[in-house]
Amino acid sequence: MPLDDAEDAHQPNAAGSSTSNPGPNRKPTLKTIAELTGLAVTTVSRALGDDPLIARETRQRVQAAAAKVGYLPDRAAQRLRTGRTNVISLVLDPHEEILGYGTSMIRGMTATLRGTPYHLVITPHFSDTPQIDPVRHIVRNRMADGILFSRTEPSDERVKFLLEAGFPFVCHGRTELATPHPYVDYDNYRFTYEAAKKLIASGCRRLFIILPPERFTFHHHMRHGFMTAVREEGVGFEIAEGITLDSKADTVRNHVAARLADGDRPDGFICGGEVSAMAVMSATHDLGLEIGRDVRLVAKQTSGLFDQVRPQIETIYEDLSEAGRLMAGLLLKRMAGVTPVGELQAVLEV
Amino acid sequence: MPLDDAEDAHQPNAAGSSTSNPGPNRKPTLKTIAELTGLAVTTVSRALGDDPLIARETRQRVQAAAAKVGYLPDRAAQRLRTGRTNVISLVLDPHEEILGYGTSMIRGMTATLRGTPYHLVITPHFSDTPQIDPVRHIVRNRMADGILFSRTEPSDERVKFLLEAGFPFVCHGRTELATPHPYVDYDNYRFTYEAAKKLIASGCRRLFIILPPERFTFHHHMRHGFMTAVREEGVGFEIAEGITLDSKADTVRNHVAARLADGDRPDGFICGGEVSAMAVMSATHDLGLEIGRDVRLVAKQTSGLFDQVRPQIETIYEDLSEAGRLMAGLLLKRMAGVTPVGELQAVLEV
DNA sequence: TAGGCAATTTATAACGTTATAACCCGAGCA
DNA sequence: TGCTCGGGTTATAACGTTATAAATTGCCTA
Repeated sequence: MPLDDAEDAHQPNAAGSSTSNPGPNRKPTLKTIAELTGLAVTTVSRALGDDPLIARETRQRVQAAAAKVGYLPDRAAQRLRTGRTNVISLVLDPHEEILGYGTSMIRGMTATLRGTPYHLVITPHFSDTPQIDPVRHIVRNRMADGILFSRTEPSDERVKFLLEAGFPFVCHGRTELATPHPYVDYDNYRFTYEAAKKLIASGCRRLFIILPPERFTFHHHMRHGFMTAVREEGVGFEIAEGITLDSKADTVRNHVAARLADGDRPDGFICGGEVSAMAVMSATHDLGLEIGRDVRLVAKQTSGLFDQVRPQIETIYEDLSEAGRLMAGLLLKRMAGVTPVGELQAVLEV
Repeated sequence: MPLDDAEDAHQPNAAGSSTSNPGPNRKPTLKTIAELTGLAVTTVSRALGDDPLIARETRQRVQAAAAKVGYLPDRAAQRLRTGRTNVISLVLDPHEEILGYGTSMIRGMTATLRGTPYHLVITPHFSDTPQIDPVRHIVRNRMADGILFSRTEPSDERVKFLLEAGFPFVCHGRTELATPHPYVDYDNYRFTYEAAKKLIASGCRRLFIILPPERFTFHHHMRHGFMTAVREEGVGFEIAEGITLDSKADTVRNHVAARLADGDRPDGFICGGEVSAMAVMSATHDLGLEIGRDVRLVAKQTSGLFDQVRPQIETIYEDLSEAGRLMAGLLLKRMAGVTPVGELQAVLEV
């Protein structure tokens, strides 16, 4: 596709011939180029598509003319005619917007989509409606050619629906469905496993982990990695109940503070999110305890935040921007017709 | 506009009459409803638009039929015919994506746009191309009906261009242009003024401020508020040179550390961003100094971050989500035809 | 020289919508 | 009776693109 980003072409002030066009210069269409080159609209269309049926010389002539008048195809017309929308919908959950989670991903996605004809459209999912509603809406009304979303669940309704509809999508996180599907995930099992090992290696004997809400698949991955490590090492452990990575920071702080004030308090914390990690730190601080001496903490890092937080804690990095790039990349592949699911899955290593 | 969000209408399995339609049920169009009601396509179109020229009884009948088959207008066709895109473009600078700046705004915008026919499309602006390119592209090719952007400059090219083109937009931040234009801004003058006063009131005698890059209007607002306060109080001050709110956190930390190690070190810091505030805190900590005793810090808060950061610092809140809501709201007004610029401007109080 | 074939180009129709102008029909009036 | 009037409805065309089928041309073969 030779023409998708317009160079800053000058609009020639009197491009058309002596036709009495009212406006000084209208938006150039195929017709404009057809008149300019003396060809038929159809020919111009094909020439711009580099159709080998059109003589090479003609193609070049047409493409030159198009560039000269700064022609860009009308997306609405293309969409109406072909049924393709050139839109990719990112269905965003409000929770994902905290502290740049969604943002890093968006940056990655837009980077990949650059230079393609695709636009990224944010489709918010409001918490007072079922999770699947926006997805249904997009598919039913052909609002997009592909869908991206995250916070995947083991038996995700969206995945089931999209698979059945044969609609291209890539989600962040896996399911436990029998049918394989495209996804990008992070090795959250490994994350908690390594985090626990680190804490134990530095002397912790009672680990405390804050997990994502149970309905998400990565809750189970994280739990599993954690449990494997603590069982291997035979140390005490505790899984936070009543709070999750989605809980409000104040709630987490209060909960953690209560545990820290207790007799058999944990001495090692694992947080899969920056917000809750900050809450653990503030709770610790407020009780006069010290991170690194009284308790240790390993957090998942998804931004540069913890480089500046003091005292410094141990972190394990998840590159969400890379995840976004990958998700968009796989979706492009899928939309281009690649169907072997094996080529459409990726797990980012810890 | 009665129909924009489809309720989850069942697709009646054999809605059409005995016409031999190949697929079991196709996407319903005006034609579908026309056949169903025995009216002409034109009539259906008008009836759905609640055109008073159509008999009230007919309108109701048509709307009922539309709801029954789950009709939603084809956006591409509407767009092609009317020239309206039903799209609002948010032109995002990569810098704005740090720590949720853009994200909070997006949340506000999508909240306002909910229930309207408008979609929010993220148009990234890549730093290797002129700032105005995506804006030109959107206007020239009618990619959207309105534009939102931020990081406004005193003599902003985008504003000038959009004003001249008569294209609806709302920006975050003001210009110093003679022609008034729609904007939403935060009272950054007041922010730095109050921040400085607070620091001085708590005993600071040498203030240090980190400003946004000089090319942005709010650099000047912040500088002015700061200068006014320090002059009124006659205290020492220092304006960071070589670093800005956009500098990388490590750079800021090193710079601040160097100043703190100096003999006449500042004892009060003002940061208009969360990243730089964190950097000031880490620099302070690393030198064995203590926030609240040796130095004080007032930061702008745009998320819940500082509620968890210890030691606690003073912050002044800017509600970016509210800014996003307002920007979208004003843009809707503007696109609906409101032109008195006075009604399209807002400054959020500190 | 007619027929056929390949290489190009073109005409036509269609996607789903809406603006414009035309149509129909009964009521009211001269 | 013929006329206008106006409420209600409809036919037609157009937005810009592309898929399909058709047409044109030159050239080669029978």
